[in-house]
This record gives sequence, C-alpha cells and structure tokens, in this order.
Amino acid sequence: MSRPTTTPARRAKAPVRERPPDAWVELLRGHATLTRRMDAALRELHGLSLNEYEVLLQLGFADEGRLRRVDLAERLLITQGGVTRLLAGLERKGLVDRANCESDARVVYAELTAQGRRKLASARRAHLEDVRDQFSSRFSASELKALGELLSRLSDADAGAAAC
Amino acid sequence: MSRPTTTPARRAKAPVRERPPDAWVELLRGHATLTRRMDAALRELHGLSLNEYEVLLQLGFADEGRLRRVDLAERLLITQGGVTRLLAGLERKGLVDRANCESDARVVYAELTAQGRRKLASARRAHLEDVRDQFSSRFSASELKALGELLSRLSDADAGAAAC
DNA sequence: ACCGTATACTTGAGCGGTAAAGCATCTCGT
DNA sequence: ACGAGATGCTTTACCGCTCAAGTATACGGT
Repeated sequence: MSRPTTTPARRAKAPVRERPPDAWVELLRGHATLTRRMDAALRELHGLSLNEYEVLLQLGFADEGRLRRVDLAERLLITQGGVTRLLAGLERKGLVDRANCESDARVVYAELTAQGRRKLASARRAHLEDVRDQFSSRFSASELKALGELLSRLSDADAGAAAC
Repeated sequence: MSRPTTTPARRAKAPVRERPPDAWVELLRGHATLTRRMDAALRELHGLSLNEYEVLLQLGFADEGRLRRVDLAERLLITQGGVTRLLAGLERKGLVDRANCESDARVVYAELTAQGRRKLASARRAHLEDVRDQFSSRFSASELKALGELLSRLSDADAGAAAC
C-alpha cells in the first residue's frame, strides 16, 4: 500500500466501450518493442541507426551499390528531405559517397564506399542473426510465413479492393 | 528510355545473399504505411497526432479519467520526457489538465477535461471506424484474430522462453 | 532526526523525421 | 527555340521523441 493510488478508486466513471481490432494495438506495440531493440543493438554494435542500416542495405542490394536519392526515399518509406539528412550523416562517417549522373545533372547518386561495404557486411551478419532470433524464438516456420503474408497486405496498394 | 539510368547496368556487382524473415520487413512496411494513414486522418479531422489520441484514449480507459505521467509513459511505450512534452501540447489545447496527488507531492496526474472527453468521444468514433476499415478490408475475421495473436507475441515478456 | 537511495517529473541538447518552399535541370509541345 | 510543366534535390522551420542531467519529494535504516 505504498504506491500512491495509481488506480485510486476501483469503482468509478465507466470507461471504454468498443475496442479496436487487437491486431492494430498489437501492431503498434510489437513494432515499438522490436524496433527499439533492433535499433539499440545496431547502434551499440555498429554505430548505425536502424534507418542508416537500411540505407546501406538498400544500396547493397542495388547494382553498383548506388541509388538515386529519390529511389532511396521510396524504398525506405521516408521523404526526400529525410534522405538528404540521413545521407549527410552517412557521408560524414565515410560510409557513403555522392556521385553525379552523366545523363542527368539533377540526380545525385548515393554510393557505398569501400568502408561502407565493409560496415554493411559486418552489420548485416549480426543484424540478420538478431532478427532471426527475435522471430524464431516466438514463431514456428509456418507461423512466420503466415505472419509475413498477413502483414504484407497492410502495405499493399490502397486496400479498397474489398469495398468495391 | 527517358528516365536517367535508374539501374544503370543490369549486369553488375553481385548483391544480396540471405534475407531477413519477410515478417520483419513487412512489419516495418505495414506499420509505416498504416500509421501514416491513421495519423494523417486524425490530424485532419481532429487536430490530434496519433500519440495525442492515444493519450486521451488511455486517460479515458482509466478510472476518473486520470493517470500518473509515469504510468502514461509505460502504456504509450514512450519515455517520461516524451510524456511531459506531449501533455504540454494537450494542456495548451485544453484537453487535459494537471492535478496534484494528495498523498504524494511528487506525482502530477494528467486528467481529461470536459472538452477532452468530448474530443475523445468524437475522435474515437471516427478513428475506430477508420481502423476497422483498414483491417476488415484486408482480413477476414479469423485472419484478424490470428494476426492479433501472432503480433502480440512480439511484445511479450523477453521472448527467450523457446530457447531455454 | 537525518542521510542515502529511490521515485516522479522537467529540462536541455540533439536527432531524425515531416511538409513546404526554393533551385536547378530536364522534357515536351508548339 | 522556347516556355510550361515535371522531376530531383536541398533547405527551412518545425515537431516529437530520446538520453541524460537536474529538481523535488518520499521512504527506510540507523
């Protein structure tokens, strides 16, 4: 009985009525939890934020290890302004470089440096393992597959389909 | 052949090797997509950010419509500093008030004002509907249930269980 | 009674994102 | 050829969060 009345009177104003789908609140909670964990691990081990890591990763996926900023923005689901800042940080760290496009003077590629590739390789190893741990400790292979499929619908086109 | 070489040379440095579980990337994408949509809708219709709404909601759930800041932080999965700032905004808008605790001078309750309750009621209606739309247009009832259950494991305790 | 530690909250610095405006360059129709 | 619009990028101003330090209060042991 030491804590001050966190829940002062058990009988009181009626709260609540309907609830949103559990899936929604669990999505929020799950994302927050997991994302924090991953971000913290990445920072500690490699000095990268989750998004910085994703940048390196996307560049790694790309041919020549380079991408236009606008494409990067699209893949990371952030705005172009955000990309500019993110890359500024990575450039400062020497992990990414800017490169001009011969055929279009407007575009500036973001390109992995040699150091960037090394950083990506080592971060990727640890991160992948980490992610897999988080998931495989909670889900069976088939659950994982199902979960992935279900979640993928959330970012699909503009839903709707069912309504019309 | 108009766009500048987004993918300059089709045959190039070998990228990629292993992939993280789809569930992880889909979680990130799905969360980003959905969360943006909800936040935008809430802002437009009620001038509330998603987190501000969650504050009102949590206060609405609580007895007397009040909560200690520290409890609020825990429920929203943000830090105490974040709560202070969030509440500052809501206090400015007159939706929340501060109230002292008789038994412990350290604690400051956040308490819904009458206006706050009204705002919550109307925002809640619209938001619930919106959320339900988003989900029911993509999932059947049983899928929804399954998804909720799977996602809930992400924020459960500290995983592990399976490993030991 | 008093000191040490724990707890509740606020504050300052900084980061990472957004939206919107601005600038440069490209492209297309006439 | 040139002007209108589209496109790629950066910048500005802001927001909302974190971390860490600072302040105030409470509590338990001696």
